[in-house]
Amino acid sequence: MTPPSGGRRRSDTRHAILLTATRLFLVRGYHGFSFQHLASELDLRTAAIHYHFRTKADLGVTLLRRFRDEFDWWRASCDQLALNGASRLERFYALDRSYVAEGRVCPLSVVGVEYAGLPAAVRREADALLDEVHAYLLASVQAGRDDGSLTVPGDTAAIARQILAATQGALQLSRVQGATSYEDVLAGLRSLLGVH
Amino acid sequence: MTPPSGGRRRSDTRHAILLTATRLFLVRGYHGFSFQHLASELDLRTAAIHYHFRTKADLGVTLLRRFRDEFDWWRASCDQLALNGASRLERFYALDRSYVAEGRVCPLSVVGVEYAGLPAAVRREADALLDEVHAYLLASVQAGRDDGSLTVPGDTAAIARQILAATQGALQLSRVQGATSYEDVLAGLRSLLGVH
DNA sequence: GTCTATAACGTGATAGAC
DNA sequence: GTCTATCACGTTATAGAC
Repeated sequence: MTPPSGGRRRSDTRHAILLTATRLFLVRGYHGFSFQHLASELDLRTAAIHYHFRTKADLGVTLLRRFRDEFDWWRASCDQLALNGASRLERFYALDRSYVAEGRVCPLSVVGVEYAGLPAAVRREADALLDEVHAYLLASVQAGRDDGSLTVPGDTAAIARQILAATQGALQLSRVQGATSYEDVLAGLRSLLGVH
Repeated sequence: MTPPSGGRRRSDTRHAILLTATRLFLVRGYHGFSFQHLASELDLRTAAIHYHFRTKADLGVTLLRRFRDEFDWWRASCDQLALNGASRLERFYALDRSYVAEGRVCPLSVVGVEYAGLPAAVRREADALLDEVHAYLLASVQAGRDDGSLTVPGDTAAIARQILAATQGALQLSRVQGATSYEDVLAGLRSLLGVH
């Protein structure tokens, strides 16, 4: 689930900051956590964090870039399996579901809500992540049609958006309503896609 | 679209604060706006806002209660029309779509993302709003089955959640990807529901 | 290279003037 | 009843010690 941390990491403190920041970002949003929250959890001074990340926007950019790297790694390992379209989607749901289990929302949800208030650099990273996820779904729908595992009519890009919207919305709901609501949404989605 | 403001309003300033706060809340999230943002937009001192709303949490509660009142009013006026189930859903989409047009997300989305970081009183209001919206959708799906305007199998509550998840996710996406993505999602939803 | 002390600023809140 | 002056604190950021 987590990508290999390519060789020795830059710094343990930096890594610890990123781990905690990731969690707080997904649970409380970008504006919902501060350097002070990080510092107190990690038993550091806030200024120590500024050494590793010049500004909070820098930290935000790094967080999103990591999500993107993780997704790239996940997608690559997924491509190697040579799955059919429907299975590719199921793997995506499983990835999403891992957020549910931890009471988080997916980074794209956070960004979707806070978008207008985010630093421009953070927004740009978010856009890039969204593009990548969309591309994965698009390729999966296309593949599913070609290999016959999906029998849904209509524009491929539109269908990819439907999948993304449904899973994003489901993640949000599940946070307030509990994990079963996520599965309910998936059931509807599978039916829509004509999964065999 | 906006409910009648039942008689003379308490105070113009108070009303102006609520209008601006509503917009900022929907565009930037609860933690994404401050009394200072409000004050500078309205040419007030921040303390003036504290007169009308004792704390920020109070303001948040009032905001959500107003969303709920608005929704109640909307639902009542909707009930009077004696629409069939499918039309009731279409009206709901139209309500949602009005958010898209203004680059907002629905209050439920905001809450979904920031949930853990919100003051408890605000969370309670959010839960109540979610319950009401869910109840409306549930009744609509039930009605649609009875009157034959919807032909979707499965548990009614699960279907209501699917609708909510899809529309919530669509709102979010549309903010980053543009308004057409919202319509794409609706198309899929109608197909899933077997709208006649 | 890493972190501490400290500053500068933004934020929510109070007391009191009008 | 309404708002201004001011406060205490939290938040981000800098300069400099080790």
